[in-house]
Amino acid sequence: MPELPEVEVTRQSFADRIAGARVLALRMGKPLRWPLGLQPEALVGRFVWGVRRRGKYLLIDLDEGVLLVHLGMSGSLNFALTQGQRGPHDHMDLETTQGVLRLHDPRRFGAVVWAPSEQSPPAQKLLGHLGVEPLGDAFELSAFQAELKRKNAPIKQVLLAGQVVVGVGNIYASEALFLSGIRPTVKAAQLSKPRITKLHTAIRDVLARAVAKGGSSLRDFVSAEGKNGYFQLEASVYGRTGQPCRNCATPIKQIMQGQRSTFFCPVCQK
DNA sequence: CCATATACCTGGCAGC
DNA sequence: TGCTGCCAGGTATATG
Repeated sequence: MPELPEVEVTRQSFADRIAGARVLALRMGKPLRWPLGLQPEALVGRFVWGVRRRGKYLLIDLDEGVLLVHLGMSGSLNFALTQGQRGPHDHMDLETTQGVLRLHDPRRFGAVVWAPSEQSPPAQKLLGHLGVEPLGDAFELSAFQAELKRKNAPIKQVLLAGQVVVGVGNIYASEALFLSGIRPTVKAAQLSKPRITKLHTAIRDVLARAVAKGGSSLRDFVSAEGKNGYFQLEASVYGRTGQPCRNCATPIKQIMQGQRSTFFCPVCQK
């Protein structure tokens, strides 16, 4: 489900409401991708300072350590004053003085990991290799160009890997490449400076627009306050196999790259 | 170091 | 209706 826009929309939907709360209990369900890293009871009494985002990870800052939350493919968070009955796919309840943060994740590719700090080894193992934030000032054109020059893989796969720039997942990689007129199969190192300039702009634009639309609700994504996203309605290529390109009416093509589907317009993208 | 394949897990859907 | 196979928003890890 979640790429940068969905994770950011989720963050915005509960960060202010949980900030300043004290942890009353932490209950974990079935095993997630990685173990929590300490006994859940050890977090009782901790204060929640706030919630940040790094790539597709949420960082819940405590007065002692940080909780890294990843939504995997099918995860979503809900934050409410009271929680009803726990369902079979609810695998974390963080009960606080200001509400209950619940992780719903049918496939359990998500994770909740406690680390002593963002710089500690358990956190760095997950965050240390991540590329630059696309919506921040650090996403510089010249550095982006230099990084791409070193990659021989297809540009779509370079974007997905998250080592150059973070947050661009399978939906927004296809969308950004359509917006910049680049064929997803082109090797990153072969892209000219003008094309990289277009791509750089497209990545920022598509992610920012998606955040503004509340993300993409393809199957079941909702923010932590239960709101749907609407960006999928204006997708140019993702999930539109065989449908007419919104620009030239040519049927959209779907191919596989690295075991993931890629969508593109064979006329608009060269 | 780089590029690619694999594994993790469940649900929904197309096709028979 | 029920079965089977395939597909799905991610990413650490293994392999070449």
